Amino acid sequence: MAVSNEEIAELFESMATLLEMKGDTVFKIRAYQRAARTIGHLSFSLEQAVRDEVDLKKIPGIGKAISEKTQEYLDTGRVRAYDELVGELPDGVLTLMTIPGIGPKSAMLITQELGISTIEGIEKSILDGSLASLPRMGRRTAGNILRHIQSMRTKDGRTPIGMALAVAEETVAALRAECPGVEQLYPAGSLRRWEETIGDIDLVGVAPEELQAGAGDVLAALPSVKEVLVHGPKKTSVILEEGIQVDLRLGEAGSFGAMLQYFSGSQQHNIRLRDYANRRGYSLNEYGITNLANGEVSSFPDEDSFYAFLGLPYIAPELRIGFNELEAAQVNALPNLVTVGDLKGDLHLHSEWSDGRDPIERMIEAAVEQGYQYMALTDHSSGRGVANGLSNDSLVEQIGILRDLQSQYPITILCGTEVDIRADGALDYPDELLAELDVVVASVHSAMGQDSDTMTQRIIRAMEHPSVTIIGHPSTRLLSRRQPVQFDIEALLRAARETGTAMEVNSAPERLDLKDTHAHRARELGVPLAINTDSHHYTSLGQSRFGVAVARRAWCESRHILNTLPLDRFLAYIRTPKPHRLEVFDSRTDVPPATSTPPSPLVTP
DNA sequence: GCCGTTTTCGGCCCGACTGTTTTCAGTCG
Repeated sequence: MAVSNEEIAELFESMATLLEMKGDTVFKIRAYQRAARTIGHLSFSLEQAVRDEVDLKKIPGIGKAISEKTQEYLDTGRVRAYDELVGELPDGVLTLMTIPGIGPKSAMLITQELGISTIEGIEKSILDGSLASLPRMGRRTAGNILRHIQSMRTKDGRTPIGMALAVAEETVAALRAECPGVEQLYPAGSLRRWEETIGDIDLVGVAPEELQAGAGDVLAALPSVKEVLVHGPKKTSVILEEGIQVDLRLGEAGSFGAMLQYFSGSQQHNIRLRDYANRRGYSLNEYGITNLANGEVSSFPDEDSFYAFLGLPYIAPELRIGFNELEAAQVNALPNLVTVGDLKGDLHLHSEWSDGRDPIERMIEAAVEQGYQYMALTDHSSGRGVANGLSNDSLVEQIGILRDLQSQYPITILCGTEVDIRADGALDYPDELLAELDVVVASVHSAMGQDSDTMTQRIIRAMEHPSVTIIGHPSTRLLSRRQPVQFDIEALLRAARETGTAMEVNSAPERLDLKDTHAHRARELGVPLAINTDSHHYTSLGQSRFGVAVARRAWCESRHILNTLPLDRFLAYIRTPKPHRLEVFDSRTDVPPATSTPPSPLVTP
């Protein structure tokens, strides 16, 4: 059974928590946390890397001890040091720490003094008053813990970015309307970094000092607020009716750069940036940069000047994961990231002919409104598992209609399909019909429970088909609703490169599929990526921003994205047989290459 | 536990807020 990077990351994250409980040094704890988060962001399989005898100590933040523990876990499925830590600590401490407001100290205190190891046990101890009798605990603390337990039950885990962004935009609009003195109000945190799921919504804004507390009052009093968690002069935290936490932080205009930078994180990025600054004689906080030699504080109106003061180019929020972006920035090797404006077309659109909601004409108009040069209509095939797919005859009819419509629109209309990849890897339309089409998106919609080998071979067979342009939403996951299918991503991406098949970055915010780390690996292997919206409604074409964000998190430049090709080059690409069309993709001259290649700190397998 | 254009040993990010506190520990991000 394959061991995922996520599993190893969780192991080290738990290690860090256990060490925290034990009261070990904060630096050791931080080392495990950094290693865990780095492993979670790797674009390749750690297990595969070990099999290929890659030296894990080349990965930043992983040294001798963690490298050996990784090896031990892969060999034996256990880590002795971890088991020993678990043995030393009372049962249930890890469980108790999942409750917000309960950290390592409280968890240890509660398990040792009251013998409690479950969330139900804590609730009981709050109700009978025993929790409040502990040292440094009191009625208020107990009450807060009880509320946290209750809100944990109503809402579990993180919020998908699509929903979080909508809520953030509503909240920002409400605050702007009621606080005219507050300016530059923006989402920061994981939302600004475009992570696929959001823990809580961080908002930062600028206001004169005398208005800052008032803005917090307004947030606390919004009708959408269910509960106020924290309410101080500079910082207010609330829980909305949806169960999402919103943190508002206000500062003065002159220090906006430092504040935005600080609250955009990630925590690992900031730790590393502060370390970098310290080595050069500076200390960073949310108000500015302090010269440690003379105590002089510099403040910055924007992030550009903040990073520039440290001798660094601007680092896009999507890159701030605390991995190797700082090293790349120091040698001026950050990528020139793709933007929404670079997209020249959308290659995955549905109409009412299958399961879309709008007529073909409305979808074409929407693509024109996006400023695109081309678009592909890709309704579903007739196969089982997908509602209302087009029969062979209907598809032929649709092709005729699209060709007739062409003269009426200032955009090149490409005929396409989203054809089902059947359980055995065969496609849902006959070869002759597929050969008629300009763009074929091939997707899995059924038999999603296949084992990894079967699914991998199934998709590779589809890639080997000469008419397949793109593999659509490769993992089929739906964030917080459906797990991805099992497959060997490395094998798939290598086959994509060999066959000249593009992989989709599906922009639908509930999909984001490929995900960032897989897109990262695809880019490294030279696989063309197509950022599509998979729109089923004309209003959804603007969702390309979510897909572009995934590509940016994967360090993609415009040249790594298939549908940033201008029309003539894109047509040349699809009209060149596979896999030779890759020569068109590889030899792009429409966009300048990166100023230099981002250094890979890793020997990737 | 990790790391090095000050260092292979001695460092390691920084502040807001809360609650139980007469000066601060714990938690969070």
